[in-house]
Amino acid sequence: MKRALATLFQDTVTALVAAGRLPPDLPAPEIARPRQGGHGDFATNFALAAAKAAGRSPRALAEELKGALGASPLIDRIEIAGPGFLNVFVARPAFHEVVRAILREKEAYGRLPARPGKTLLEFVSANPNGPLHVGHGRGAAYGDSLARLLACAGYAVEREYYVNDAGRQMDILALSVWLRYMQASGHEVVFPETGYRGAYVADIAQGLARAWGDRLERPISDILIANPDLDADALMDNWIARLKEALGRQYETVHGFGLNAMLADIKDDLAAFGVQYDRWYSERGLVESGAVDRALQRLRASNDVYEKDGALWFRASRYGDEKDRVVVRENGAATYFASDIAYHLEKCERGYTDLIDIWGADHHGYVPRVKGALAALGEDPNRLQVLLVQFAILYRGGQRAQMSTRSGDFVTLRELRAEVGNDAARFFYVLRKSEQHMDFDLDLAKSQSNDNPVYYVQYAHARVCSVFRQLRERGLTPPDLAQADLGVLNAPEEHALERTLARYIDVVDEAAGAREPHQIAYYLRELAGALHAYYNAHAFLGVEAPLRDARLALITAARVVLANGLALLGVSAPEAM
RNA sequence: GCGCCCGUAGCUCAAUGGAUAGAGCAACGGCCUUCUAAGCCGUUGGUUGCAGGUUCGAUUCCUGCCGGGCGUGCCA
Repeated sequence: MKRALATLFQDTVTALVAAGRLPPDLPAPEIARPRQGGHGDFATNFALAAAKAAGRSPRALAEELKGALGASPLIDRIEIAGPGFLNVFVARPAFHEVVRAILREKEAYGRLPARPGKTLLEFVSANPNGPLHVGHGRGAAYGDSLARLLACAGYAVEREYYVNDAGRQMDILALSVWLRYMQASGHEVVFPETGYRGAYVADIAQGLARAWGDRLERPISDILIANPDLDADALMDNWIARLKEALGRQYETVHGFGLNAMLADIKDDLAAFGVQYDRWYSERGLVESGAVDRALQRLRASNDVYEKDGALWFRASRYGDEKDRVVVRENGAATYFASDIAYHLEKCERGYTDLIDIWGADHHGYVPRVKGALAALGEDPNRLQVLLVQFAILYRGGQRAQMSTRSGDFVTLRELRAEVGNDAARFFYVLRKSEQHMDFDLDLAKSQSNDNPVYYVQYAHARVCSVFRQLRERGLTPPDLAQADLGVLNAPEEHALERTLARYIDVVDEAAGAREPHQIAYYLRELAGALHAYYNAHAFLGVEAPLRDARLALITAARVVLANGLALLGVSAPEAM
């Protein structure tokens, strides 16, 4: 509808230019939805925007444009208002056609034509060193909804989780698991402050003990050796090295046990949350395939790295970053950044034209160096779009809750799902736009989950289903909705509902383009509101057949769009509540 | 210090540079013998942090302050 109007206006302007009645190089007419009800269904500010270039007053320009517009079945009338807005009132039959299209296309309604290119969406990618917490939940809900939204809007999109299974954090997990394993078999252990202290570590350790008995035991005194010359991090590295030496090949057993346990937990958690991935991409696999070495080799060849202080540095400052960044440490180990360079290069080589990464906002300083690396490797850094998700600040009992994986003091996503349910959790998360700081009141979310707006939307869907149940209970045959004469719909609530339904396509388009699934959530609340208002104002079943059938057709269209929109958010559309 | 994000009703949040800045919750008043009251209708509530600038028009863009968050590792 919006697109058709934009085309109509553009053609008219082009014709006026060709006729010499308007100068060339005018801005394209933009079609907007007025906020105010009296301002029509659509409006354009073209006359205001083009007045200066045309050397005419906005009102005169508006008159000219209005006069030049040919007849269109879409338009009932056009008014010129305010400083020179053209307000378009859409003809009712055009709205009825939208309702018929929804009834025809059902769950496919809202899908936009395929677009060129291939998009890779990477999200969550939390280190498998602990369960997902409510912060990850926000990235999961946002990323999954965005993927569904992009797919609906015609983008070819794949979802990927980057598994950081190669780094130091995983070694710390391995050490932590081993220490809990030793404790479980009765050894005295002073558990280090810098280890992972969460209860889940002990659970993994018990599994390890069941599988391996006492075969992984080594003297604690060989591992946890105090050294006042080393700081906490260095001491941890030292203990990890001692554990690797003491366990030999068995170290991989401990490491792998922790990794697999956590990864299985994360996969299970996300799947239960309705979040699906096309691929779990292993950092270790990347390293072992030589991709990291190849990427570094290319950077060497292009003179984008240099050695200093025994380390290898990427010249990030050449590409807009604040300073150069280490890719290979003094001790010979590649940094996380080095893997990430290789990973993003691989993404390009795998043929994706658009890369979207969803990161926690605490990684924002990381964006320039990754884009810089892509530029250094000859790729267009603009192919990569990094979307930052701000922290969800947790409040519990009016107090800010600490969120630390290491201390184990955090609320897990699994706990949240159990308390408030998947639907409420997903809707709540996606109701805030991602870059907005978010206050997550756990007590409110848990104890008063009925206040969650998701039920408002779901209830609208269930109410329509209920009407049809009632229809059958009264022994009436469901009519052929496609045959209903929608021309009998005259109530203001009916027009309001039709108008809202007609917006859905544009909302999908805009939300996808802006990467903002929250627009879908807000739209659904509006649509539910229009349905509820209609429901309260009119009876659907106790009226004469032609009007009844038209009303049933309209509310069925609303139900379909509610269901389709909820599906984009990964939220269920219940038939009864 | 520097960089990024944010600041809108009592609270949580919306608003492609557009016309009278909107919802939900909270507060107050109405609506169930009739399709689910997890609903509807109405009222109250604002110097869009502050000060400038850009233009026909600024919550939106620019500059400077103020306040909050995050970052500023040879951690990830």
